Amino acid sequence: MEKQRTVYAGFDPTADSLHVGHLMAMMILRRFQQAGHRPIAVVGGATGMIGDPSGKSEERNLLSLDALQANIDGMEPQLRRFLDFDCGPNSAVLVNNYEWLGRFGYLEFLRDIGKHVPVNVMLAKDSVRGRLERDDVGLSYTEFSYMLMQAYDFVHLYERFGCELQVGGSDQWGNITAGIDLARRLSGVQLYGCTCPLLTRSDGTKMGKTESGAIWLSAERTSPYQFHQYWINLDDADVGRCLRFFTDLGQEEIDSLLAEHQSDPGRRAAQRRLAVELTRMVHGEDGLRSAERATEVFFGAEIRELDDAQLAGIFADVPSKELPRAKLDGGLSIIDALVLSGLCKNKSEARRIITQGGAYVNNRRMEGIETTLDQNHLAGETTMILRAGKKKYALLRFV
RNA sequence: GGGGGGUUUCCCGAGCGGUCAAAGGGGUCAGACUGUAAAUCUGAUGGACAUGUCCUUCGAAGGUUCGAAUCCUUCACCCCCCA
Repeated sequence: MEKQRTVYAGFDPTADSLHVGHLMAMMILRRFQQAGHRPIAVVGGATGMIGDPSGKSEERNLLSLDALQANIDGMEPQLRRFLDFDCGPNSAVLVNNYEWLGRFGYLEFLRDIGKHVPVNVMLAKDSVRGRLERDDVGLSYTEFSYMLMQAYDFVHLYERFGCELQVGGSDQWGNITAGIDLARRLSGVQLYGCTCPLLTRSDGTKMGKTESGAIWLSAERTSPYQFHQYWINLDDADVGRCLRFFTDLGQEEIDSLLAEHQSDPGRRAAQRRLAVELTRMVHGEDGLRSAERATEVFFGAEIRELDDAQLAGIFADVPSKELPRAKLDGGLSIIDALVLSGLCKNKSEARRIITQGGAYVNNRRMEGIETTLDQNHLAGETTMILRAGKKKYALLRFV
């Protein structure tokens, strides 16, 4: 593409933060921008009110206008980290489709848009067929109409910005082609679509999903440390693809990283670099630093010589419990400490953990269920760091 | 309407009067080995105090018995077959 083009991707505001599943679309827009083209990020203030049935097995709950706006407000700064909104002619553009869809009257929409879309085409879309074939869930007229709105978005963006290309995950194929068809019927122009496969991990699970939920881009939902850890722990088989898709590193650099990883997998140079690049991109230098500092402590030796303030920063994610200082005076049994901290749900479990060698105070293994804790076990002025197993931490603060 | 089968600890699933807190598998948790991985191996897996006892648990409620997850009665739910 020698001349500057305009390309768009849509983001539905279903939550107040984007997550790892949105990285692909954002990176594609970013690449286009780096190549001199103009990206448009559309947040679906209107479509989000309806709910996209694509890839969804069940009818969605409707969100209130206020909730949608709050979600959009949360997503916007995240998009800004990936796209440059102030760089001259190819500055990124952020628009909300409520601007144009919200104004439509029902009759007007039916006459101007609906008239040009054959129902048999709509029915043939995978997103619709999949839902109709199931007999345990239905598909409301509302969700059925979703694709018309997204189709019109494309037409609108073409008219207003000259946008000719829409990108998205492969689940968006039906919606994108609906837009292309609509543009052709309405004004005879040829628009284009491009989808990328939904990234799955080698174990078949969706990228960015863990047992405990999605990996979010907002620090409130997923701390920089947890975000960083997600990439550190990524399977070897997935790390190459992620480096290519999600970082700005060049092909040569990625190849050499992978070669390095190949020759010494134990160092996980590739995962570490991926974690660094992505954490910096999403959380900035400060976020990256705090994640790395926490990593050092979490996977380091015995914790000592740190003050409460440092500990509070490093263990920001870790649940903590305040206890009266007096508890320590007579000595606090390690069993009680584990239960009080919430690491163990009862004393039997605490005994088990200790007996099996999984109980740590300040990263130092505690042997024997008779152990009692006192002032000497504090890591800071008032803080004691308990750990059950490899990675499960809790703080006790004696005030 | 008639007949039969089922409901067990997080899940699946054995147990069919005492030796049952209940086999086995899965999951989960811990440990070892590792690369904060995978695979593998070991151990743990109702609770309370304590290393042995007590308390709660086998759909629900009653009953028989020295003693029941196991037998009987009623109820609830599920499945199958014949009408």
